[in-house]
Amino acid sequence: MHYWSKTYIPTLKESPAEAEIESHKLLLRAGLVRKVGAGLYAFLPLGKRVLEKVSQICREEMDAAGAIELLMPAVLPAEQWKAGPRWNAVREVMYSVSSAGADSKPADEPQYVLGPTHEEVITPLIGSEISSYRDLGKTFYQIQTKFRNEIRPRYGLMRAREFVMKDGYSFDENDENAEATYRQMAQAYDRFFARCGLTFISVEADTGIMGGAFSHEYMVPAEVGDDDVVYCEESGYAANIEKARSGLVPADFSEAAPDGAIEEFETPGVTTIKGLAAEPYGIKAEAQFKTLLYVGDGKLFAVVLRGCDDLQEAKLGLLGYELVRPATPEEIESVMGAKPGSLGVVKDTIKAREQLDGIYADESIRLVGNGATGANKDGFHLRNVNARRDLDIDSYGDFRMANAGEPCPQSGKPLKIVRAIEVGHIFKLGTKFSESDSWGATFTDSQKETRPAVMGCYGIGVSRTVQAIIEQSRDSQGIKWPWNVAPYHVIITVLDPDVEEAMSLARKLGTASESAGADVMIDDRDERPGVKFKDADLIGIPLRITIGGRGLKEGVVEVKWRDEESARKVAIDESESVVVSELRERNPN
RNA sequence: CGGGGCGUAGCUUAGCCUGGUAGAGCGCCUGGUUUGGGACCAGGAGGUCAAAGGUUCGAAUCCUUUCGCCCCGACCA
Repeated sequence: MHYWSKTYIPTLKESPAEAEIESHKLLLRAGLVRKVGAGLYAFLPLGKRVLEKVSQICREEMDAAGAIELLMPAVLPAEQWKAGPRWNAVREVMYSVSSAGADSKPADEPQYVLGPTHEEVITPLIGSEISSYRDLGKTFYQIQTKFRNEIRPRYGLMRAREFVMKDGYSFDENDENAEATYRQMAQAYDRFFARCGLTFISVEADTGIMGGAFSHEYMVPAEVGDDDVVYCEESGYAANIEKARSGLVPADFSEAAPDGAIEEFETPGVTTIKGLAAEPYGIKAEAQFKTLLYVGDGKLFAVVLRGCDDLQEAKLGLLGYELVRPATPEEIESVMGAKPGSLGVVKDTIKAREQLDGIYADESIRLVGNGATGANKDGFHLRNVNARRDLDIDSYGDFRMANAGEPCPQSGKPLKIVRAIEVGHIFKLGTKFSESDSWGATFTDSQKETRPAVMGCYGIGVSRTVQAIIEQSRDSQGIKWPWNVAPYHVIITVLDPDVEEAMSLARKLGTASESAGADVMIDDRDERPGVKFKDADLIGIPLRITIGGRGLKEGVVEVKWRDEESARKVAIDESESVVVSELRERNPN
């Protein structure tokens, strides 16, 4: 049982100007956190309690799924990361420590880095411990502060530079076991987010710099999210827009036959899809081939799409390049022979075809049939270009951005798109990390052969989850904490804390509530009733019990759940049993 | 890193355009009256106007630079 006067909950009437979105405002107003710097937050007592509740649920679900908790350092030798498979990609987001102590000299290269995630640490750590297939089938996890130099911290805890993460890593003997572990973790994630009181969906996701075979993200639908999720209610298909497919090209689609010979025509000053769609040309975007040039690991390559489609850059990850960026106009001109705006991949029109590492096309260009594209000559385009006959395509794939309304790849029904916050991500990694010669995780199997462990990794943004809960569970008065993550379950608002009769009743009801598994706060501050009511609503405690002089005279206390409109009067002699039974009813545990 | 915006008391901000020595509300302190949805009255403390440089008789205000923060884009749990 805690007393408001003895803890520290600095609530604010007005929102600090720095907060833009509701959950961020409420974090500050309810006295949960305070900003120390951009993307750096202090958890005040109330916020710390919520963070601990969420962490504890996470811990329970991980343990229940058979994962084993450990704790690794956050300060890590840079050498270990340099030896890993993604140093170049990952160092961008890592804080580094180049020296320590007054006498040390700054080094050119960092000596230490602050851990943004721990594949590079746990793989050699566990790798040196395990040697037999009998040791395998192990999943480890930790709940720890992570550091990422986010280019743009945002929205409080939503994207912070220092944040609390649960990161888990599994090591299995083979693919089959690894996938079983993956499914088990997915179930644990489902239970975790459900226990946090969140409405969420798990979606197919891009693996990003993590690499690996496949992955799923856990998404909380919210306007303020950073991701778009494509989904179909009919089939249950759901994917991050970075990964989402659409059933635009039917399986039995047959391409149009050539419609005549290619014709070159003059298009002075026309360098956009829109320009070619306008008069006097009038070629619809759907009937144009769009050619985009990128550089992957120093090598130029082309991607061809329909004029009406947008490239989904994340999908270029499938091509296997480590670092991808758009090509510069100079690079483009030197290889294609024309500036952007007049590009195409019609055979024999590319100035230096041999310098293109590849020409990739989205499947959907088959829908175009005969279309128009750039002639690789500034100011000229080509028409009657037949995709199959004329384009110099190395391979087809899925590169376009899916749009709402397009057919679901599974059910054919229109796809929907919703904004969401990513709160968790699980990866089937495969052997990307474990197979490393220098520090991998290998074992001897029952056939006496040495093989790399098949890994998976599993992240939950614990502090981000706290804010996602607020974003999803609030009203105009403040936060409405779901039971399991509420910093306190019951707040006993004593209007006259000087009256001993009131305080002793509060203590009695508090003790009774605790017996029903509730965490109890007694608001014993010397404040006016309005202040206490507003604060109770703001900090979002599920149940408020009001003890006031008026009620004491009548022989009643008031019981009000945060999600109910009004309070109910309960006779004092019945109050204990009523409160206990209502708490037992609400308490899901 | 590119684009936009903002830094005035613990918080929200007025003043800046058109230079003349900083004002309010909330919060805080004292006293009084109050006491069931962010009370009222009286008094009080609190600001090197982000920092540095410049223009000027005079700069919160104009100019330059730096720093910090917020928002939009690329990245992530």
